[in-house]
Amino acid sequence: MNTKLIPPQATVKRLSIYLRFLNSLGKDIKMVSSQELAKKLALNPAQVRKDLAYFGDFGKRGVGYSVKKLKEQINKILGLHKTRNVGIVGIGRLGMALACYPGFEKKNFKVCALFDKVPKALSPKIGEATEILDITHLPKVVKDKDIEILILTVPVEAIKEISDMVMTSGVKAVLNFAPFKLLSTEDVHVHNVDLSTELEFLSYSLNLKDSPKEDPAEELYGIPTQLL
Amino acid sequence: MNTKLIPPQATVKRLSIYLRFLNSLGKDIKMVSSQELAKKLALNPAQVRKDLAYFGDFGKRGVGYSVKKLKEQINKILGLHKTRNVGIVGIGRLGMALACYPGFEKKNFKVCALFDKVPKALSPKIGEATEILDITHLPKVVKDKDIEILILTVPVEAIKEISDMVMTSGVKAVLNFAPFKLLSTEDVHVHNVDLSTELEFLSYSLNLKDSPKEDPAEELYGIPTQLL
DNA sequence: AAAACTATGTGATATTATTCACAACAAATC
DNA sequence: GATTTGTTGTGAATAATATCACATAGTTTT
Repeated sequence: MNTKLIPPQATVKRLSIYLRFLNSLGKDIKMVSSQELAKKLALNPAQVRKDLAYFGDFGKRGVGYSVKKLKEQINKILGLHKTRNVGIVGIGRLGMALACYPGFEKKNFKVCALFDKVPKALSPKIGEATEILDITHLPKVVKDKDIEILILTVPVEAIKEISDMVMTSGVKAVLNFAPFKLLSTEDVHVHNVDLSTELEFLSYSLNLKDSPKEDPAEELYGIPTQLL
Repeated sequence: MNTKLIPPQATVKRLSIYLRFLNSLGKDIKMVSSQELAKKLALNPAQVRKDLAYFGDFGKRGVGYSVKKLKEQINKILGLHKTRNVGIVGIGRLGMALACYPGFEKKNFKVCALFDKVPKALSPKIGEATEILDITHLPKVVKDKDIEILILTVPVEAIKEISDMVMTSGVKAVLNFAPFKLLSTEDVHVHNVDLSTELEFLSYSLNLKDSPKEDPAEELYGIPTQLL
């Protein structure tokens, strides 16, 4: 087994993609090859094999990988067999959309508290949460309900005042959707998702196609036409 | 100037982060150094300089970068000076949240059509859209309204039937939020954002921390305890 | 049971991305 | 105007990641 190296971050993210693909397969499909996985996910077959080999010899030569076994293994590697308690901070449209997202429950993420500046009762309840709690209660609730992950969907103006409370609350991980790069600390692992950044990347790609070097000014920027 | 190399994808994504940071600075801050940018964004100063140098010599030695000039340049590089027409497909909670997201307008992304299985009038209008259009009208509307980017926020069950229509509609780029890896083609550049994957990556990190490192060798191997 | 096929696991190699280290330059101070 | 301080831009070194290529092993066919 290939245990001499620690798995790259990129590998871990792909595991999640593999799992999703495996879950989408019909029940009659028992085996899958690196070839197939690679083709459906626009990856290199060797990369798929290497990714999986970081965690064990899951495949059978000449045959492929057992779908059932692979799903189990990836679930285990990603820690999806354990339930994680999740809180959501900032219940605007996006926060509410995430709170109601059925995919979380399926993956063992339990939404068990919602926080906002404006508290409010909820009926019906969302996940385990029967009300939107005042944000000042966050530190206590995180401890009481054993919340490991907080999802931040507050407006960017609020992030500064809220981030202190969040980072010192005892939570272990934060998924931040506010358009502000929140930094990880020793104790809290932060992952930032920026919706604008994603669109801006697309805009860059479009911009490349738009200007096929007609404009000499554009040349200055060394914009690569071949990138996409 | 460093125009001999094409800028890495990673560089382009960071430009967006730089821009966001620059926009958050007070009006009185005229200059900024790679040191400062790096510190606030948890990056290496050399990386910041190199990223910027791919596109031109924007800085002044001994001084730093002009905030105003840098903002202008990044806006131009990312193509944010041009307005892009955007359509959103699947107006559930997430689709609606994105449709109403004020950040898009600020970056020159104009939401000009919403599509769903269930059409509906809208008042007040959202962006440029006065109604939710029946999804069957998508190909025509994309052409008529000159939509360059489609954002997909349909449920995963619908993605297969909808993706064909989307990919052949003449749109140039797609931002897909459905938990399914949609592949780019020659004509359409697809970017996938998966909310579950983000959470699952955090789960993996928590899982590593959970397993106490009894054996010092474990630290080297980076393998979750339960797999050994 | 040998040959032909198929698919994994992985060492070697190639590619991409990051960081170091320093020359080149700008401004401030003596 | 020489010296000190600060900061960029970039070649070189390093690190991370991806791909190639093939030995190894399971399966099927003859």
